[in-house]
Amino acid sequence: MTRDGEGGEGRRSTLRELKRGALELVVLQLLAPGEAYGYEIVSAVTARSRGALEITDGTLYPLLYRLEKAGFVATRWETPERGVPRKYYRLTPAGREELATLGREWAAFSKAMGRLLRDQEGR
Amino acid sequence: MTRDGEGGEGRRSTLRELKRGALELVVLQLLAPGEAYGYEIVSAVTARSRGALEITDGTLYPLLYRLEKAGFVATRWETPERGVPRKYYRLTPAGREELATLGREWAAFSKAMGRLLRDQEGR
DNA sequence: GAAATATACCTTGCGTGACAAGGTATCTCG
DNA sequence: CGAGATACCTTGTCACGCAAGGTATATTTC
Repeated sequence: MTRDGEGGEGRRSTLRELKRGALELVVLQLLAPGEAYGYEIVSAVTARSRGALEITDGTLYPLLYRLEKAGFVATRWETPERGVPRKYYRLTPAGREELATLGREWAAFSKAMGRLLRDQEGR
Repeated sequence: MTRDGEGGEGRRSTLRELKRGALELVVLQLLAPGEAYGYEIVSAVTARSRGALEITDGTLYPLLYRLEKAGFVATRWETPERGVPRKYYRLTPAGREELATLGREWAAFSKAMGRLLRDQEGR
């Protein structure tokens, strides 16, 4: 069994659902500096979010496929002389636009949430 | 047709998915000052989030039902002498705890996202 | 050189939840 | 009474994260 070996029954965070929408933005951001391959992205998501976001490859690959179909990322196979073939993903120009848009949307949303949570009294 | 009358085909925000997980937190927060009834909450969500979060009653009622089943809110029917009967929702002690927990989780998550988006280079 | 392990990609099935769209009941107004 | 507003509720559909499986290649171990 080459899988994680999580062991526990998986205490699901209550904000699990929230993280759905953030994932696309995070992946695009991770690809901003340059290309990366699937497994690399999986571990980068956990590392760069400092554990706030944890995914498996079963989550990532369908997402990458959607991003590719939407024209936000392009792919390239690399078969090195040593090692397993890897599929590298990189942002397209449309992908950079999407990243910028999502970044703005995230900023607005997070600001609105912060304000709402800070206010003591309603209306 | 007493419904919104949205008209357009509904330009769905790309962060639509993200808002899922936030909704429970928002509703609990809206109930913090005191009780409110369904339709009131629907419009309060849009107003208090300044449009960042928009829901319909078809979204809210199932959520309220889940919150009630989880023991986070309690309900009370009020049939006024004038007007349509309303079902009022209020936080239970467990609901207040949940609100505090979700608030902390949101803060951590939003902080992690901000940091990730701010960083220029990855690894 | 076979077996075991690691790396890497991909697919299927399930459960959850937002949303549109429909429905019901009550009240007000002309 | 008919029209519209208010308010609650339910059903069906779709998207998506995730667990759990699978495949293929490369490396290590005996």
